Amino acid sequence: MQNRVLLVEDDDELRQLLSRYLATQGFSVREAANGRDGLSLALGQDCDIVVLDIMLPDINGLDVLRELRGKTHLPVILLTARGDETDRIVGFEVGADDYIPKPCNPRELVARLQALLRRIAWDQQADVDASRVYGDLRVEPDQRRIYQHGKPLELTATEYEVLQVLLAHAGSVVRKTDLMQWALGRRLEAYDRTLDMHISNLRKKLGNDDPPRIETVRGLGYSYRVPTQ
Amino acid sequence: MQNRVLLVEDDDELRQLLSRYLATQGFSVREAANGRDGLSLALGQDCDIVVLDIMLPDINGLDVLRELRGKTHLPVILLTARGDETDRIVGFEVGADDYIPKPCNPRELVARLQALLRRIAWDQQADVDASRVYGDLRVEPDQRRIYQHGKPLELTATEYEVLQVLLAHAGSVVRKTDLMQWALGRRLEAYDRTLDMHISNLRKKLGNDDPPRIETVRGLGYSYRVPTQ
DNA sequence: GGCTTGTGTAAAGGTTGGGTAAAGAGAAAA
DNA sequence: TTTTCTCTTTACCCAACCTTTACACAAGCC
Repeated sequence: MQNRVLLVEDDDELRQLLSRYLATQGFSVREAANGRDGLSLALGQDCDIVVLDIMLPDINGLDVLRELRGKTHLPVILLTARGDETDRIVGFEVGADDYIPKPCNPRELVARLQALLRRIAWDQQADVDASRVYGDLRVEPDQRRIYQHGKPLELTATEYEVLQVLLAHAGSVVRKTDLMQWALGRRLEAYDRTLDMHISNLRKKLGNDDPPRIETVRGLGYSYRVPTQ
Repeated sequence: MQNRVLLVEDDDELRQLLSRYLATQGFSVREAANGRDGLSLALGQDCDIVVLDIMLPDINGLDVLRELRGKTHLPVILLTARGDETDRIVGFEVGADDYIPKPCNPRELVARLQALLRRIAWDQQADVDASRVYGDLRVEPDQRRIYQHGKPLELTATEYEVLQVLLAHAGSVVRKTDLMQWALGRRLEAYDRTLDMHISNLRKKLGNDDPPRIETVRGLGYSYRVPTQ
């Protein structure tokens, strides 16, 4: 399936150059030489992505984009003469997805077009099952839950974070300083027993097996024992 | 409550600089100073987006990305010292969403982060058009009504939006920031209790079941309970 | 054995996040 | 204009839960 690009650019030479190159890269290209045409083509619903020059003879590219964003979330890549920074920031604020300074390398344009189209395809793909399984535990990040034998564990936010970090490193030791940083988001200070408490509570909720699932490595940290398989 | 950025960068000074700036811009930041930590944090920790330096002491950033792409479509922005063109193209081919050459302007980084997150939000909202059924609830987007047992609920415009977003993500946790953005169309500011009020009113109108249909996930957001299966 | 250091955990303390009533503010309708 | 409807803000309260404290034990070292 060919992706349809709308190219809005007033410089005939550049437009044709890009158009031809895009065609060789498997895109089907529509062209507009000014803002008005560009806008109506973009709203005409038969393109997948827009490459939009900012400097246009009639309507400013940013205004075209503003108009467009009132009606659609069509992906838009802005093109502009080597830009001053604030220009860029404004472009993004108005709703651009990407921004390439001219003179642009056609290969880079294509790479960015494809990256953006790929992102959209990924996003619209039905929820890729992101769940991860460790023995009898299953982590469901979307639900922010961890299931044991199919039943949800009643974990607090912090407990979830801690267990989830341990599981992500299942089988290897996670140092206390790292666990603190990654799960609690702060540094481990002397005499801080917070982490120990969370571990203790987690062990309780996981059922106090012997040997314990969460193994203590004295002087270092903790390690989730991978269930024998 | 904010968007969570994972910053993988070995240069301590730069990392801290960016980290601090991102924090001021309303992101919650996780850091990693090498590829291995970055990878396990990206896979384990749930973060929303990754900023990944290519030059890292242990694993090359591109290899980190490759590894990541084998498992997830987590959005990734590459950072790199050289603006070498082929480098860029390779970065995109491996699956990067964006690419910023160092030294990068923090404001541009933020603009690109936000553009990418916004794109994802748009895409995921995209399939919210057809009429849908969730247990005894039926959403009719064209009428902007939601029916319970065939009878229309008397919802205000905002309540409709909120419930509709929750239903579109039924079963998963919708963070308050996202719910605010998607349903109310603005950012969640500190001490803003508007959303809580709408939730409270919705619960009343849906009938205060036990367990509640709209579940609170403390510190995060809300989740519409999927009809038991 | 003593001594030191690290860990387990119960219980108390304190902070924060969320529920919701009620008042306020805006906008639309009458 | 007044009325009405809806959204937002304020205020108070409670429950969740993170952190601290305190004490006990276990491991390693001499």
